[in-house]
Formats: sequence, structure tokens, C-alpha cells
Amino acid sequence: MDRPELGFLLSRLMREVMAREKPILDAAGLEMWDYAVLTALADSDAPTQAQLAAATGRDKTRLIGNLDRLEAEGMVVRQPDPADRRNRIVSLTPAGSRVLRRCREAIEAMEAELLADLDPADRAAFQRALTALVENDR
Amino acid sequence: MDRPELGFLLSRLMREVMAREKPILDAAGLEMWDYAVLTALADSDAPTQAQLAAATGRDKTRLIGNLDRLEAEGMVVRQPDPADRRNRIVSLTPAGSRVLRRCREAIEAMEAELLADLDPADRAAFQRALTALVENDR
DNA sequence: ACATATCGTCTACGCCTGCTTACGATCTAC
DNA sequence: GTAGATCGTAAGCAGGCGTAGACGATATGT
Repeated sequence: MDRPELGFLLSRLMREVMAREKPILDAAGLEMWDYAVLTALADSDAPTQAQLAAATGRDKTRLIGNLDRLEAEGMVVRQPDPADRRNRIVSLTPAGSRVLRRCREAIEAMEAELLADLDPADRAAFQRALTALVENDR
Repeated sequence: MDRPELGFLLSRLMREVMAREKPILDAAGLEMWDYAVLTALADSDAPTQAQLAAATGRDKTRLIGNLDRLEAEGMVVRQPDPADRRNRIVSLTPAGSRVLRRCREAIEAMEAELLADLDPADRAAFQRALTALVENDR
């Protein structure tokens, strides 16, 4: 047979990565989407909920539930935008930042282990190519 | 911020690949899962339905519907296994092979275009690394 | 002042998912 | 031959998903 297709390989690898992330997030009491939201929050400042939904790819009505829970657990706050009070600006609390940082470290360690068997040059090229591809079709 | 995480990059790229595959499969009257099934069928010979479910990662009870439709459209046949008549052996018909080959060609062209901007050495390393990673944790 | 649009929220719809249970047909072990 | 396991199938369940419609609060254009 031919070389397996990109979609096939990506879905397999994706499944593996998610399987390895799950115990880490479970330990922190986070769901996948919570983590995506926290990450997006750390990377962009003062996003409105609509912007946050767009950034994470989550439906805006689904996002609400995640924010409700994250806010109840004190990881996130929603504040009315002084410039346009229809908007609610979401931001990380120190507690949220702390949880996020701890998860991120564990996940980076997991990723390093996952990629450990690769030839170092290939690993660098892999990450470079992946990043370029994602940025390309933004 | 840090380098984006593997899971983040993979999900983005995956989304893009699937978005580009969809029109191709639509034109052939196939759903994503149909294509995955046909591909798995071409790569392994004489699988039982349970093996096919395992190979594609689809739930065995969900697979039934796909096979029903593919069989109704003459792309696939189910035959009782002479060695164990509980099993049903699934195989591609010539028509199924033809449809699959046409889709595969279109998808490979799409992938080539997607990867076209990469540095050739990076592209080769990317594919090599991706394949190695998937085979690694099988 | 008034009409129109946007934002966040809630509710409901239909679709797809994996999981579970049950069933008949069939194989295997004893 | 009888008991138990396995295969494909059907049906039902809970949960996730995006979408759409409605609503109050708010902003904007005229």
C-alpha cells in the first residue's frame, strides 16, 4: 500500500496525545475544553467571550458552561467591558494562572517524552513544519 | 507565550485537512467514516467486521450502518467466513476500489498542495517523524 | 426619541458519539 | 451433547456537538 495519508496519521497521533493529556488534566480537575480556554486566555489579553469562543473554536453558547465552572472555581473572572458594557471581559485569576502553569509543565514533559525517540534533527523539523503549516492557513 | 502545544497544533492542522477533504469525499458520495473504512479495507485483506472496527477505531455497532450503505452501493461485500461462519468477511468490490482510488488521488494532490510551502527537507522530515510517531505507539 | 444591531444567556432541536443490553447463529471445551 | 463464549445485529441510553430562536441589557445611527 501507499504511504498512509496525512489525515490518518494526524488522527492517530492526536488520539495518542489526548490520551496522554487526559490523566494530567483529570488530576487538575480540568476538562479538555477548560484547558483550551485557559490556554487561550493566557495567550490573548482581555478577550470578550465572543473572541474567546473564536480563538478556541468552541461554540459561544457551549463556552458559557465552561466559564461558569471555571469562574465558580475561582480560576477566571468575567467583568463588564467599561468601553462597551454589553461585552464581558474574561481574564485569568492568579489561581487560574497557577493551575494552568502546572498543567502546561506536565504536558510539555509528556510531549518531550513522546517525541524522545525521534532523531533530534527530525524532531526540530517536525515542530518547525507543524508550526508553519498551522500558521499558514490561519 | 511559549511555543504552542502539540495537541493545539495537531487539532488545528487536523481541522484544516478535514475541511479540505470534505469536498472531495462529498463529490464521491462518501462520508468521512466511509472513506476510513474503504482505506482500511484496501490495506488489510479479508478482515472480519470486528477487525475492521478495531482497525478504523470505529465502534463496531456504528460500523454496521456504514457497511450497509457501502454494500447497498456496491462498493463492498460481506461474505460469511468459511472457516468460522459467525464471522463476516468484508472486501472491496472493483467498483469500491475504483471510487477509493479516485478519492485517494485527489486527496494526495490536496496534501501535496498543503505541504507545498514547506522546505523540502523539512517536509520529508515531517512525514518521516509523523509516521514514526504513529507506528511507535501502536 | 426611536429603530436597529450586538452581546451574553437560556432553551430546544436534531445529529452523532460511545456504551450497554439482548438476541439468534455459530464455534469451542468438556 | 451440553454449557459457555463469540460474532453480527438491533434497540435504547446519556452526553457532546453546532445551530437557531428568543430575551433583556446595551450601543449606535438617524
